[in-house]
Amino acid sequence: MPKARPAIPRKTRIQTQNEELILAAALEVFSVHGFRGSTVDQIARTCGLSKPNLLYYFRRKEDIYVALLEHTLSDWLEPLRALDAAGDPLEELSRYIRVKIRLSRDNPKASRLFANEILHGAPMIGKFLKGPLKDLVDEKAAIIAGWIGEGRLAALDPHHLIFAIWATTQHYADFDVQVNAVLGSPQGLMATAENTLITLLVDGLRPR
Amino acid sequence: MPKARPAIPRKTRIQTQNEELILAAALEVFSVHGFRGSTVDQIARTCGLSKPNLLYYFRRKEDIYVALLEHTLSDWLEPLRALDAAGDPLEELSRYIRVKIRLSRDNPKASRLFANEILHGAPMIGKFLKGPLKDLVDEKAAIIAGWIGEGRLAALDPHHLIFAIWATTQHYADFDVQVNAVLGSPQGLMATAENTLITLLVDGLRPR
DNA sequence: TCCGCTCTTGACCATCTGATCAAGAATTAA
DNA sequence: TTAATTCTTGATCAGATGGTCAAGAGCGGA
Repeated sequence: MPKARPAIPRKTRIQTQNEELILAAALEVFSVHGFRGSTVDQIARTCGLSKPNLLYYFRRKEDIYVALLEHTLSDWLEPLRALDAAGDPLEELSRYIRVKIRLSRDNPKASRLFANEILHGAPMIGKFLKGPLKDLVDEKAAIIAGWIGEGRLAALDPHHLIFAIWATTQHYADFDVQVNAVLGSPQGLMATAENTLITLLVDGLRPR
Repeated sequence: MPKARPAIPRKTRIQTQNEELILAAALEVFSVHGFRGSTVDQIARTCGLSKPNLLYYFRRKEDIYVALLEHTLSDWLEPLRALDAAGDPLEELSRYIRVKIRLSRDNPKASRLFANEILHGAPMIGKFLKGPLKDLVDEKAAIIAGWIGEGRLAALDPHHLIFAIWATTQHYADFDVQVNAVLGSPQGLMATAENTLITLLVDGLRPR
């Protein structure tokens, strides 16, 4: 009886290990220089592999980039997914803002990676934006609209409210350099930012 | 008497004309692909000049980029400069938000140009951010702090308030692709965005 | 018209960069 | 141990790209 070759070949220990190494290095490089501004050699050096060796795992530069985007996309949406129709509107949204701003603080590189991709017209994840992302946002916007209908939230366009939350929170990761330049020193930056945003947005959200 | 050669040579008609042509094309190209992602040839083709001819006016690619940034920077700050301590706080800030969002709508390319530059660490305009920009923001933050001290505005960190305004308004230019993907169709987009932001932010700003 | 200066361009160069390949080293399963 | 498979790399290539140069075309003042 011939040995059954698995249709989907199992990954070697070395394979998974090196792929992780490469993706970590790629995040480091792509988040700073963007797709076009990064070189395969740069990524290879960052993770200590030779260029041909790196290209053994990902045949094209673009493959690394796409894999990296897919690898981080779902984490990025998790907080919004958690928005619960059964919860208290202001508490749910406060929590969302808080989680979002902390995600930006703890993982600014992923934020900048997406910012770069979208700023350049989302050539790789355009379909994702129009599909899964739009679906999720529409779903959560409906929840918010429901809250507004019940008079538990100020009457605001739900989609634009979500944009406002995205914009304000990600600003601290994406435009980090500008924020630090203007503030002079980054001391206690994120705590103040968080409080200011919660106060500003949540007070703007109270029903009246 | 020898003819006095002007220390600063006057610009030829052709010179000014072509420089404008080049800067317009450069904005077109740089705002989409960023500095590294754009090629001199692309810019040259966009404005109908040959590559060497373009490089006759700007010797290096970087020179075009810097000239373009300087050319648009001051326009970009004008609305903030107009914030008037003598005016009514809520009206002044409403006006600022409105002007800012319209600027993003009417000149998204400039917005994306800056976004790109800052996202990549502001290698060219770092000094500008720490100098003139910081000075202006500090000055206007002081005005806002004054208003808060008089109890005419909610108690918010002025700097972070300004960041929130920047973030929300520029979002529509910088992440244009994502906004359109999520909304489906861009009809009446900006009007709704403007109303939502004014309502959200200004209500969050009311003193209590 | 004439002359000097500005403007324009085809040809060219050096470098960078994504990608390939063949051949050898390391690993794994039997 | 052995043989098959996976992994690694030096050498190399083709195309893209920023930038140069010399020579000619065009323009404007006298």
